[in-house]
Parts: sequence; structure tokens; C-alpha cells
Amino acid sequence: METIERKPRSREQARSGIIKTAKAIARQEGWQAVSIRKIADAIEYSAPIVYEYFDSKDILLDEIRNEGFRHLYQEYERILKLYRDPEKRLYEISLVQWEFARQQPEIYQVMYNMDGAFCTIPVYQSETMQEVSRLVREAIFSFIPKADESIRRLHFQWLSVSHGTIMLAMLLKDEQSLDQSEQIYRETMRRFVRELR
Amino acid sequence: METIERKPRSREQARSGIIKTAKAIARQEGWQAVSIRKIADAIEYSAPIVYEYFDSKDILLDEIRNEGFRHLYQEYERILKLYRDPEKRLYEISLVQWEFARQQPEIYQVMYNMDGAFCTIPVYQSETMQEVSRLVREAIFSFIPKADESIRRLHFQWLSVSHGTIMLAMLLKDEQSLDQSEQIYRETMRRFVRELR
DNA sequence: TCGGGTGATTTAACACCGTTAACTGACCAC
DNA sequence: GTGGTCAGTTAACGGTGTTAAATCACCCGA
Repeated sequence: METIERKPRSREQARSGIIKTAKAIARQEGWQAVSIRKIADAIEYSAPIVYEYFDSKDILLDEIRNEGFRHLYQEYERILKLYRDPEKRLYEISLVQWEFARQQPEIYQVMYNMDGAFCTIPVYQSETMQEVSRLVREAIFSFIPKADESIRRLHFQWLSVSHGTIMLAMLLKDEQSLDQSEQIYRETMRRFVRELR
Repeated sequence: METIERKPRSREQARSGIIKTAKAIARQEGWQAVSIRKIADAIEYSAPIVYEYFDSKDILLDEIRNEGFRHLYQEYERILKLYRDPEKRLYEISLVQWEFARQQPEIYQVMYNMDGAFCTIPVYQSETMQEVSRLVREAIFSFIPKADESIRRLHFQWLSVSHGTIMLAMLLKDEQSLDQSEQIYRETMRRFVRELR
């Protein structure tokens, strides 16, 4: 009878083991090197077992992507609780995104289909991404209470600048050190939030 | 004896045919669908023939990428000849980049490894990309004659904002129409160049 | 104890991929 | 005719995502 209780748990362990392994391979060898068979080898199973937990590689990538957005959501929420000043809020949220991209680049890559990571499921269909967007829009609204359309535009601009800088920093990291890029990023985002006033 | 003259020409034709076919497939089915065999079928040759012209798929992609940067270079040069006002120059250059991304998305995608396009050759090692960067930096310098390091930073910022917005517009094009995004892009770039004063 | 069923896991296969080696066949010079 | 060169082919290798079929251990009723 204990099997009934142990099975679901070990099933959850296997599932998270697959995700963990995929991320580990991606971190070390890049997303292009991540294959179902390689994951299966690492968790000491045969390839079809992976399909017991994820219907396709695409769905596995989507899951990791959503994990990333959930993480971002929690961090953003933390910031919003911590600070009341809207300018400070938006700036700190920006810094969180930088830190996240820097510390877990493989997740950030799959979130935005960068660096060989490619998930065919459209990112904007992700519920978690929508929720993150909503949170940031609220933060902007508490700054400048304008109509929805204006907030949408500002959010689009914020994400363009933030993600654009992060993406370019990752692309050129061998030419321009990440510390240098971070300096520019902080300056850029500081200016962005300042100009919202 | 005419073979000596015809061969190189038809060779050049075959070469450009491969590039043309690769772009056509990418445009219709996405870069993920571009395979050597599919290209070979389209030009009615067998797969190994492609390797007579390109040592690897990576090098083929790199070639298309460089073609894109050369095109951008010529367009930028045209703008620089056309206008003398530095602010106008930089703004028009930005618009050219938007137009290019919009009209030849498959080339833009491979230039920045977006949307399933993946070329392992680092983009910053491309001579043509460096030249485009140099040109834009000159345009910025003619605007604000500062030290090299400052110009580098400004160029990095310009590319972050410009490419960041373009990339996000392409990513969300089913959610937010490209016309809407273009409006925001123009406004963003206009503000960027204005703030350089 | 036997047989049957069940569920987890594996092997085998399919159709594709990039890439390379070996082969074919046509032409041209001697 | 024979040898050589060159364009182009087929065949193969090891890899990919994915699925169907086979295996194998286990438990349960007869």
C-alpha cells in the first residue's frame, strides 16, 4: 500500500529530475545540445520514459519557460511589497530581471528563444508570462494612472529597453564584459523610470 | 574553352540559388524547417552538392547573415549621404533597420539568432557587422563628439533600444499589430535621438 | 501453484537531420 | 582504346524527436 504513496512522489521527483537535467545540459553545452536521449541517459532511463512526463520536447521547454516566469513573478511581487515609491519599484524590478538573466541564463534563453533554445509554443500564450506582464503593468499604473492602452505601450517600451539591453549584453559578452554592460543597463533603466515622471 | 568561362558563372548562380532557396524556405516555414536536403531538392541537386559551395550549414547561415549586414551598411551609407543633420541621420537609420526587419524578417532572424535560426559562428566576429557598427558610431560621433568609450556606450544603447523593440514587436506580432508597434518604435527612437542633444 | 492481468520500462523502428566517403558516369587527352 | 579528371550520385554514420511493440516483474484470483 505504501506504493500508492511512494509512486506519485517519486514520479514528481523524476519529473523535476528531467527538468533539472535539461537545464544542466543547457547551461554547460547550450540548448542546442539538449536532446531527449541525453536527458534520459543522465537520469538513467531510456528515452521513451521522458515522454511519460512530457508529451513533447516543446512542452518540456515550455514548462521550463513557465518556471522562469513564475520565479520572476515571485521576485517582482517581493519588490512590490518591499517598496512603495513607484519609481523605485520599477527600477528594482528591472534589476531583478537583469540578475535573473545573469544567474540563470539557460532559463532566460528558453523564455525568449535565444541562443539555440527554440520552443515553438508562442510565449505570449503562456499564462505565467501574461501574469508577469500584468504585474509590471500594475506597477506602471501605480506610477502613472493612465488608460489601459497607454499602460500597454509603456510596458512594451519598458520590456523592449530592458530585454533589449540584456539580450545584447549576452550576445556581446565576450566583447564587452557583463560588468560593463550592467553599468549601462542600470543607467539606462534609471533614466527610463526617471523619464516616466 | 567556353566551359572555363561558363563554369564560374553558373557556379555563382548555383551558389546564390542555394542562398535564395534557404531564405525562401525560412520565410515560408521558419528557419527550423531549413535543411540541407530540402535546399538540395529545391535546386534539383543531391545534398552533398550544397557542400561544394558551403563547407557547412553554419557557414551558409553566416553568409546570409553577412549579406544582411552588407545590405544594412549600404542603406545606412545612403542615409548618411542624404542628410546632414545628425539627429535626422540617426533617426532615419533607425527607421531603415525597422523597415529591413519588417521586409526581410528571415534575414533579420538569422542575423540575431531569433525564431529558430541558429548560427554558432559568433555574430560579433563578423567583419560586416563590425563595419555597420563603425558606421553607426560615426553617425553618433558626428552628433556628440565624445571619447571612444562614450560613443561605444551610446551605440550599445541605441542598438539595445532599436533591436529590443524590433525583436519584441516580432515576438508579439499576433498580439499587437506591427503597425501599432511601428508607431511605438518611431516614438521611442525619436525620443532616443532627441535626448542625445 | 498456476495463469492472467497490469503497469513500468525497454527495444526497435520511422523519418528526419548534418556530414562524409565511396562510387558512377561522362568527357577529354594521349 | 585507355587513363584521368571532374560533376554528381548513392550509401553510410551517428545523431535527432517520437511512437509501437515487446518485455519483464509484480500481484491477485483460482
